[in-house]
Amino acid sequence: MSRCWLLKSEGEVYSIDDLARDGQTPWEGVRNYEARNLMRDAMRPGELAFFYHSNSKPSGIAGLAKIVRVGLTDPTQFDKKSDFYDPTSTRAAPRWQMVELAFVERFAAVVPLERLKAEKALAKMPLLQKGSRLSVQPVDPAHFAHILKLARLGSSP
DNA sequence: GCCAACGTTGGC
DNA sequence: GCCAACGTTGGC
Repeated sequence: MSRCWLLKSEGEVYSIDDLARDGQTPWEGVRNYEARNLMRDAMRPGELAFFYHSNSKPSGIAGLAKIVRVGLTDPTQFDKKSDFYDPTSTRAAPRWQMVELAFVERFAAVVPLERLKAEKALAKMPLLQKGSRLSVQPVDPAHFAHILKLARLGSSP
């Protein structure tokens, strides 16, 4: 089954513009088991993901990315100099995986979190639930289509 | 910068 | 297995 996703990144750390520049990027540094399990067990190459800027002005959905590879070992878990270093992980049984992302589209304007919250049709999105922090989330296809429409509206004069 | 909400750790 | 303490996330 093909699913849709939402991936969070702090806009000041790695933004959709960075992804546009790089073309592709390893999605390293995920250190949450639920997020890891979703990437490991449910993500497939070719699936699309919204690229969400957190801690930004405004926070919101900034564009689209595509999953191009899955099941990669995140090398930063073994790198003592990395913020993502995990001394409890071993090369024999690596704990953290990552996927490879490709740039697809930068929306003309970020679809702000506030705008998403104002849409009744999106009320059940995990992203919009109080206390939701998961950095890798599945997106319902109907929600996905609705948000794409918002992004296109925002781009018309 | 604040702080509420959450996940993880570790003592017991 | 419980739960308090701690660290992190992320909106505001």
